Amino acid sequence: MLSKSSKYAIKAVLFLALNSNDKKKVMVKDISEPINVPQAYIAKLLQELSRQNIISSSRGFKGGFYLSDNNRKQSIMSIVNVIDGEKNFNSCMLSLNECDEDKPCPLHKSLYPFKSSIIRNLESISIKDLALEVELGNAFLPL
Amino acid sequence: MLSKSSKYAIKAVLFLALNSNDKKKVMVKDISEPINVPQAYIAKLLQELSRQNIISSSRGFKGGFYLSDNNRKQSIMSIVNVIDGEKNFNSCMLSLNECDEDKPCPLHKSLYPFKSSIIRNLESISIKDLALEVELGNAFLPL
DNA sequence: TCTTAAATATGATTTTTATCATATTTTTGT
DNA sequence: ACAAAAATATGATAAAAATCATATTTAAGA
Repeated sequence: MLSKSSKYAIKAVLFLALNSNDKKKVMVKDISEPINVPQAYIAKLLQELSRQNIISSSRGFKGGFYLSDNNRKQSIMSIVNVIDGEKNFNSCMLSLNECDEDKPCPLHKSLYPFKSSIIRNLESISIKDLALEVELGNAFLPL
Repeated sequence: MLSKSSKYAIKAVLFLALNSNDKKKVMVKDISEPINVPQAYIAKLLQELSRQNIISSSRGFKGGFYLSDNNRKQSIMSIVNVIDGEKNFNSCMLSLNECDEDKPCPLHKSLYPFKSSIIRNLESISIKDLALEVELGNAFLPL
């Protein structure tokens, strides 16, 4: 479904949504620990997210990662797309290269509607939305 | 979602459902080609499925793999469980070790219902059901 | 009973994913 | 300018998943 890397990335971005802004930057070692992901590993993911403008960063003394208001508008799916690549999700449940409504694979009819809903959800939920859920205490981001 | 191995396995079992029975066994090389999976690889998967009694086999001359009537009653999920292990699916979307209705991860509320439906579907659809769909021309199993 | 054709067991190799390590560049404060 | 502290770039290593290779066991037919 989601790769480990994508999950790590989502957790990190969510952490930044909750703990950073233009004026308050957070450095990798202060992200990796609370979300429980190896520092060097999350560093690489954050660098990639930053290069793709999903998150923001500044180097040097007093530098770190943070989310701008624009960053927060991005969807969760955009994180997944950067880390796992675009069409990891859309592919057929049985990996047939031809699978659509016209010529569906055996699992298509029963499973595609649900998978499709998951995709649309990930596309429609913004980083800000998700952070809000945590702030309201409706969801949790532990360990 | 499903590993490549699980997808291969489902395709192979479905092929057996459509092309074998107690009296008509099929050997690996005649399975691997039509489903387009490397022979040595699918052989290993079929052996595991056979050991776990998801499919049937007999060795030696005139031997091969086939599905008994009982085999056909098994669910698609049982194939996945044998190949990918039991709790690959049930795990949290963000891999938090605590994630349930009481203390849901940020993605739980919006995604779990759909994921749950997929699981229940895979559990309720039998091999026989799925093969029937292909026989009726409602679904396709190409390449 | 012997030969042949099949699955089975076992393990080696390759590829992908995850993880670790480090030298370089950039920014800020002195 | 300089020193320190941060991200960045790059690549090495480790672990897991996928793929390949082969010797062994089993069953059928002559």
